[in-house]
Amino acid sequence: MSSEDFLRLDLQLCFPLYAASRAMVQAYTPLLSKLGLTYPQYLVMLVLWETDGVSVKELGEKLYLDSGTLTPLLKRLETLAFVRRERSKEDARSVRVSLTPQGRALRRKAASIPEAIACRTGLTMEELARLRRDVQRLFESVSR
Amino acid sequence: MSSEDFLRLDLQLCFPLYAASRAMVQAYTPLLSKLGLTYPQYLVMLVLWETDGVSVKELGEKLYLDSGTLTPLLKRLETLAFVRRERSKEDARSVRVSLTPQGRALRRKAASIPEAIACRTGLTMEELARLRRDVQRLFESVSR
DNA sequence: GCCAATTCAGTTGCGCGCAATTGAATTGCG
DNA sequence: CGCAATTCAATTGCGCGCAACTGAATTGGC
Repeated sequence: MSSEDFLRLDLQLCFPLYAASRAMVQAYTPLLSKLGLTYPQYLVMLVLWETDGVSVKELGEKLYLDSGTLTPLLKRLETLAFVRRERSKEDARSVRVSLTPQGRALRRKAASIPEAIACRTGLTMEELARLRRDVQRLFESVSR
Repeated sequence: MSSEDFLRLDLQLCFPLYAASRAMVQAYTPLLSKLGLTYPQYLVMLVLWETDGVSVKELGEKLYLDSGTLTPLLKRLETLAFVRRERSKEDARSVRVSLTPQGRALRRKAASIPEAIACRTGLTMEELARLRRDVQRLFESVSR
């Protein structure tokens, strides 16, 4: 097997990962569109539901996204009235993002989504947990 | 554990998948930029290196991408002189994509990439193969 | 206290992805 | 044959991702 054989599409890891990631996002899409959210917007809401009032920097660290992605996304969430954005009093470079009452209320509507998605995977909770752990390890290896 | 607990970011499968997919593409990026390619363009080249002269439809079936993504991408590959696009004689609705000599020559320059990426994952060949299979199965479950 | 270095969010530009639509070509049914 | 339904690629519009850069605010060394 020569080094060029490794160029075969069916032998690559990245391509299935890329295809699976997009397919999972597509599975979320009809559920999220009922809430008026895209998948990346949903990720931001997940963070805020856990920890309200984070800075753009902290959001970026949790989601591995930069301000070039987050700033316009957060502006859209603000237009939707799910979040507020305000310059920090202590450090005027920083912007704090916090939930509006509507943003907080959205959490209950989103509560059924994770289980619906888990079903779509056809995996048991144990298989899901193992795959998540393996993919997380891969991420950690690759992202440095 | 209530249904809202499943909204925790660290319990989701999709988010690690999404992060890992992007991190892997980022690992490819410096290697591919030497060839003048983006990752999706590289995927198209992988298909053409295996099967030259496929239609846009066939490319889409192999890569799970539609004409809205492929048409402009292929135009860019054409501008780079790696592929040619021409209406099929037999069926004028279809467009056949084929490699130019430069496109074919690029394969040798790309030959070292898969191994370099495999190293970055920190996984053995067996672990890589197993993860690829698991992710592929996930994709098949979710994408219907 | 000063000022260079750093840290923030924001902006610009570009290439995807993808839904929705268009228009041309082909197919298939009566 | 005739024409409606289908199949193609292309287009439009929008929301990411991300590299590169900007400008304002803060920090740290002296």
